[in-house]
Parts: sequence; C-alpha cells; structure tokens
Amino acid sequence: MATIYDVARLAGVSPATVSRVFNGTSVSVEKSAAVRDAAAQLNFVPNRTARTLRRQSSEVIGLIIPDIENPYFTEMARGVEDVASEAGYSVVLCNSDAQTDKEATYLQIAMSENMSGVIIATASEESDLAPILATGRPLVAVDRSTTYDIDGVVMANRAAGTSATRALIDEGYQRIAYIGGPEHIDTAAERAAGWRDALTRAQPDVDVDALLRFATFRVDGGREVMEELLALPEPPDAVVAGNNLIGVGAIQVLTEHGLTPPKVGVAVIGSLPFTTLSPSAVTVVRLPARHMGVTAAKMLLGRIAGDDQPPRTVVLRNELQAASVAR
Amino acid sequence: MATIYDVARLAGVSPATVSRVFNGTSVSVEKSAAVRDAAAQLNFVPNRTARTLRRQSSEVIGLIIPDIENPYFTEMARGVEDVASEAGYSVVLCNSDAQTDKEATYLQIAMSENMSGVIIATASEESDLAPILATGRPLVAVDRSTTYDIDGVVMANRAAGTSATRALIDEGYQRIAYIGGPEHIDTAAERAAGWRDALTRAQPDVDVDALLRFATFRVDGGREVMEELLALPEPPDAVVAGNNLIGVGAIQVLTEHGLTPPKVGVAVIGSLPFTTLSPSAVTVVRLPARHMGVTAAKMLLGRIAGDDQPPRTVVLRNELQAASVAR
DNA sequence: TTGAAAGCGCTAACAA
DNA sequence: TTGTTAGCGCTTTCAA
Repeated sequence: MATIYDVARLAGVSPATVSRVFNGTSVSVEKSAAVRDAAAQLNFVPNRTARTLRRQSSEVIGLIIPDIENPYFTEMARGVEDVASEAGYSVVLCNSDAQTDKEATYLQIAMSENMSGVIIATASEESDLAPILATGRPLVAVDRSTTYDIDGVVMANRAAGTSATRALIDEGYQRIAYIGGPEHIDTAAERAAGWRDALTRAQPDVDVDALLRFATFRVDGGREVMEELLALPEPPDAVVAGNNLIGVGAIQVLTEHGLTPPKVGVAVIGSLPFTTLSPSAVTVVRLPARHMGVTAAKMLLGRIAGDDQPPRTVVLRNELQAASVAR
Repeated sequence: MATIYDVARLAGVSPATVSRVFNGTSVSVEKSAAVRDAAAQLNFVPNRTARTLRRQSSEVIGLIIPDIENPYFTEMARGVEDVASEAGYSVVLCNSDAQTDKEATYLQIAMSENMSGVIIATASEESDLAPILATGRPLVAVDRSTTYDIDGVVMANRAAGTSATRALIDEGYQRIAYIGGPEHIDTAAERAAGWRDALTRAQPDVDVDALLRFATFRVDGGREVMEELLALPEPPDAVVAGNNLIGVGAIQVLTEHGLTPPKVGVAVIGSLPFTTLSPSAVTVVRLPARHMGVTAAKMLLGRIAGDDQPPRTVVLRNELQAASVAR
C-alpha cells in the first residue's frame, strides 16, 4: 500500500501537500494536479487508521441493535446508512443479541476505535452508557428510551397500542387479547398500556389481566403465547401483537388451527414485511422504522458537527392500516 | 481516555510493560498486578486505532452483502458473527445495496482501515476485487462465485432448482413455471438450470421457455412476474421461486387471487422465515445460510492465521422440506 | 524480565 | 502557498 510519502516523492512535493490535496485545503493548481496524478499511478488510498489516530476521530458511526435478524431493525439500519453515507460516514452495524455484555463490548470498541458517534437500541434497562458518555462522544438512543439525559428517537408506543386495539373493536371483536414483549422493556410496557386504555374504555367490566400475556419479542414468543391463549376455556376472538415477530408467530399458530385472520382478528404493531397473507386480512399499525433511523442519523450527525442544544427526544407517529376484510 | 503512559506512570513501570501485560507476553507477577490495578483505576481501554496502525492489521473483519434487508443475508451474518466474536474478532457489516460502486467504497474502507479480512457476497459480475487482493488480505466469497481464484462458500444451486421442481412434479403438478433472480447472477442461472433439468426430464415436450421468467431478487420482483404468469392464456399450476423474497411475492399474489397454495403449487428455494402460511402448504428447499456464514468465517480466520493451502470452494447441501398437504 | 526508543501514516501548528 | 516537524497511542526491536 502506497503512503503519502510515496506520492509526495513521485509528485515532487512534501507529504503535507499531499495531505492538503486530500483534505481540500489550498494547494496550487499545478501541484494539486501532480499529486492527483501520482496518487492515481500508485493506486494510493489514504490510510484511515493513521488519519483517525491523528485526528482522534473517524468518519464511522456505530449502530448497535439487539437483533440483526429482525426486519424492524434492519429497516432502521437502512435509514441510518442512507443518511450517513450521504454525509461521507460509514456505518458499523453491531448485533448485541439483546445481551448487555456483548453490548458493552461493542461500546468499548466504539470508544477504542475512535468512532464519531453511536446510535443504540439498548439491550435492556441495565445497559451502562456512562463510560461512553464520559468520553463526550455523541450518542442517540433509538426505539427504547433510557435513563440517561441524551437524544432519542422513539415510536408513539402507547398510541400504537391504543389504535391497534380500537381498530379491532371497530371491526366488532369482543375479547381482544394482547401479546406483548418482555414486561421490563419500556416499549413493550407502553404498548400494553395503550391496549389496556382502549379496552377498558370500550369494555369497562372486562377482566383485562386475563387477556394480557408477555412473551419474547420473537416468532417463538408469539407462537407459544398464542397456543396458550387458544387453549383457554374462553379463548379470545382477537389479539394485538406487540411487535412484528410476535405477530408472525401468532398468525402462524392461528393458521395452523384453521383460524386464519379475520376469523380471529389480528392487529400487529410494526410491519409484516414478508407476510404471505392477503394484506387486507390483518390490521397493521405501521412503525416508521426507516424514518426512525433517518432521524437518529441526522441528530447524530448534527451533534458531531457541534450542535449543543439540550438533549431532545423525537416521538414518531404511527400509521394505521386497518384490515379491510370483515369477518 | 487514559493511555498506556498514564497507566505506566501510576503503576510505576514503563509503557512497554503495560503493553506486554495486555498482550500476554512475560511480565513478573507483581508488575502485572500493579498494571492491572492501575488500568482498572483509570478505566483504561487500549486504543485500537493506535494498535492497528502499529500492527498493520486489526481484529476486524468486513462482511459485505448486497441486501441487508434480506433475511437470507442477515441469517448468514449471524453465522459469521458468532464464529468471529468467539475468536475475538468483531464484524463490520456493510450493505452494498447490490451496487458495484458502493461495494468498491466498502472494499477501500476495508483496506484503509487495515481490516484483517473480508467476506463478500458480490454485487455483480463486475465486482472488482483486484485492488484488495493485491494487498494480500484474505478474502472469502460467499453465496456467489467469482472469476477470481479465491476461497468460496456456495450453495448447491443447481441441485436446489432440481429438487424443488421434482417435489412439485411428485405432488402431481403439470405446468411448473420458474421465477428466477436476475439472469446474469450465477446463482440465479444455476437454479434455473436445475429447474430446466428436472422439467425436461419429466416432460420432454414441454415448452420450457414459455414457463421461465427472470425478476429481481426482491418481493416486488416475485409479485410482478407472478401477476404476469397468472395473466397467461394457459397459466402454470405451480411455480418454483428462485429465492425467499421472490417466493414471498409470488405467494402474496396467489393469495390475493384466491389461489393460496397448494391450490397453485409453490416451491421456494431459500427459507420463509416470517411466513404466516401453514408450514405444510409450501415446499421449501432450505439453503443453510447460517452455516454458510459459519463456514466462511472459519475459512477466513484460518487464512488470517496463516493457512496457505490453494483456494478452495465449499459447496453446501440443501435440505428439502416438501409440502405435506396435497391439493 | 524490563526499559528506551523508533516508527506505523497521517495531520496541523508553525515558520518561511 | 508550501515545507518542516512533532506527535496521535501503541508495539516491538534491541540492549541491559
């Protein structure tokens, strides 16, 4: 790999001049041309490691997510990446697998690699962001809120729970269960609260807790709990799924039982990107994942550029796509 | 951020000794303990950028894929990551978006960040791997084969096409169409060839070309072509989908037309991770994506460790999951 | 086993 | 506008 010195020698200038050419500071036209020529000849690529070491910051932003196999997060990643690469930044995608220790490792890497900033969907309440915040690196929390005073982008989770539930009520369903993600995750709790609001308003006497279940945010979680609900003496006639994967699992089980929606009503919070159902059979409260990524990336780039307003949290609105096929 | 010098001063040793402690070379027990103490006190994290600059290689491997939103590739990424992180490497995931220029940028980054090696599912035939190969960095091609003489891990694509088609024939379907990915991508061409083999063997007189269609490897691609096939004067009674997303699109369209499988037979090459169909309605030739990632990562780590055998290509076997519900 | 010192490739302060 | 030079934080010879 050619270095700046090789280029300098070939072009008959000093290394500093070569550096200037590649960093856009003032160099005479002739020298600039000579440097570009030499660089092309030598196939010169500036060494980012050296630049990073010198500058104490790199044009890389870290994106830490809890589940790389969840389309919700990859859609978000796309949003981050589009904005970042537009601005000349590359994105390093890290999968914490919802484990706090893996997450901590990636945060350490972000520090020791001098990344410019980090966007994180935390693995849990216990996530320790103090060390990286201590370095002064900008950090934006996405999807889940944190106990730290930092920028954030979240969904209108409670509203999502409410509007999913209302849609099912409007379609005429009577016993509307809820399958949420882990109780200790704030997004899960909020969505459940929205469901509870809507349900108790419509049916003040309903035994809400009999219809509430928590699962993992995965297909298996949705499957298990849906089976459980169907085995009830008085099973629900509709269900709200707390995220996309839970929705998939629940629908799979319903299908296997011959209860394809809308025989049993289903409303999913999130999206069903790879559904093979007729799109009109299920109500979806779409969470704008890509937009969340775009927003977070813009906030982060702003901070990197020096924006020092007080931290703020952006709440993104959902979009209701009600099922159009009644029972 | 504390440096090795701060730790050295606090521990009363030289910077070299601190380095040795963190790199496992011989240091006396007492000094070693003193260094660890000091490091803990100062919250010391070794600066990877400096280490990388000095060592001319980092414990990072690049993984470049053409579509981060395709579960096939994220499943593979999981495999890569599990092996890599086990070995102390981190994985940088880069999305080329099937564009050769973005891919070239990421390859440049891999070089200029001194990454230890790269695993790549190339964007196209035109991918230029020469520059990175010139640096001597190990490179493993996954999913798609290349024109370069390098290590590779691919699926048994032709066999996949054949066994998907045979399964449909065995189920009694007569007019079996094929929706493949872009013709110029070798995996797509191979799978189509496998379909052609099986079909012409079973029905020597069939007009194969009338039943063959190429699409993009995306849900939309599958949708468009499926609509096209259904509009035919003599539409097919079954279809082989060249990848997971095409399969999803095709099934969506069939469902919308009231032709839910197995009314029209469907065999998908790949997986349907988030399908909401009854699992027995569709034939799946499962491609072991995770295993592909695991294999590629092991090969790459082997090369990084110095393995210099001639390049080899591993072909992974598929697993047929035939539909169990007949028409 | 330990320390001194050079240098990885680049940028930026300073001087010309 | 250009060159000289110091130094980012680490590893690794070499010598003790």
